[in-house]
Amino acid sequence: MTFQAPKGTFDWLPPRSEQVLAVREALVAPVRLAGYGYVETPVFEDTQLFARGVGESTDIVSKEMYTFPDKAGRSLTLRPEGTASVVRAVLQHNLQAGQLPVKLWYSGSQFRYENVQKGRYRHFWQVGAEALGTEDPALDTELIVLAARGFAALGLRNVRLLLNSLGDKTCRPVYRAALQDFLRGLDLDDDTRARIEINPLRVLDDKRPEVQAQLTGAPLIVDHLCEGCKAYHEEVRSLLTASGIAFEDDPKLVRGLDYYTRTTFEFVHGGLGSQSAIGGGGRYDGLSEMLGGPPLPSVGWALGVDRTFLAMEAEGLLPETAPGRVQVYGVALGDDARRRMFHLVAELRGAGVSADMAFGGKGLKGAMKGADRSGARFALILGERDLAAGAAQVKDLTTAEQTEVPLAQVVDVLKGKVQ
RNA sequence: GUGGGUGUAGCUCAGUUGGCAGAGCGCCAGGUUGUGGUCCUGGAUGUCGAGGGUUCAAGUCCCUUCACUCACCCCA
Repeated sequence: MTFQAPKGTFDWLPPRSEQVLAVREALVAPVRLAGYGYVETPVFEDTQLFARGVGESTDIVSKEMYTFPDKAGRSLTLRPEGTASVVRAVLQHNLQAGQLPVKLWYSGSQFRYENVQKGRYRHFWQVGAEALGTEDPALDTELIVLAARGFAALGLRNVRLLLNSLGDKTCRPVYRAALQDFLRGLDLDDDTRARIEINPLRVLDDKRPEVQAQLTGAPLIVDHLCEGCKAYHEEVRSLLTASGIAFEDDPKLVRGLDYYTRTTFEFVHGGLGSQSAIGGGGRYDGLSEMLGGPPLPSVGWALGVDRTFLAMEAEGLLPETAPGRVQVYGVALGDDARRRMFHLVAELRGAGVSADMAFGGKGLKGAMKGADRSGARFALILGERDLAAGAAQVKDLTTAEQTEVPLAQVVDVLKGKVQ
């Protein structure tokens, strides 16, 4: 072994790779049903997009970005999240000039230079959905319902939904000041004291018991919401309830990105080691302006594909046995038969029947082993004797029953059998 | 950045007070010169993570180092 995947990255191999593909598709399906359109943005962007969009004070920007200069000296960064890119694309192409909201979904790799542990890798995958340009609690709720539907479709039962409101530009600063006053009076380490000045809400998220113990009397945002935010939040809550989506109010739910306002939520699961979130999102009414655009109140989420996969593994939802790779497997004996088989297999594929064959000049026994391991229901056997007779043997590998079929009918017969 | 754990066959792992490098699964071949999955027989696969030291002798003891992994911090 001379090379291995870089630290914090890993390969998806069959059959898990097929399963994770299915996970991704299941998470995305509800969004597509709701009229969200697919957007694909570059894997790297101008570093400043993330610095301004995600926020200079966040850990993501201050120490977790994969930043590099290109040959012309531009500073580029591998995307650490998807929302900033989507907003950039919307603004660049003036999509907000059309009908609102602009509904988009995406799926792809994200990168953060973090210390590695279970459920946290330097290369990870998210699917995301964003609804831009409209302020409507029904839109926040729609997105939450769609995410919940995706998790439910995968069979996940132990997903919890945490919900909070972070207020807006009217009430958030007032609360922030009140919280800072409270936190400054606590006995905290230097790093945490520094965080009070930069991003005080994050302190609420501290997991250490000695910190949490001191936070019991902390002022909570729910008690400081302005009338507008309070009404908005209540509407989201009642729509969620009416939709039959269970959630827990979590007044200390804060997320790692600066741009969130009002509705914030997180889907958590216990099967990820010390990580917990399998998805999350919220409203980001000020992000467009932070990026130099017009006011564009928006809401969105991102769901962790690899984390969802871990959650499914923890719940025992991944099948033990791999599904068959193909339906028919060709076994040929002799050079002439091999050439004929090569074309028969191509014809089968052309007819919509998945097919593979033994390559590499294996003997009959080895080729039949290949047929067995492929998971194929039928082996298509062609030897010199069969070729001379203008026929092939079709063997049902589940019953060992074998019948002779004229070569001209092989494709039709197999097509009929696999349906 | 900090701490714990683990590195032996493709995979999962044994390996005793230092004394011939092992098992199961997988892989290959044969039993069956045209038939898989079960069964039987045989076979191949190793820088014991790397480097150094102690010793007649090191997978085993000592030092250094690297990787992986889990956790802290932090985060989806």
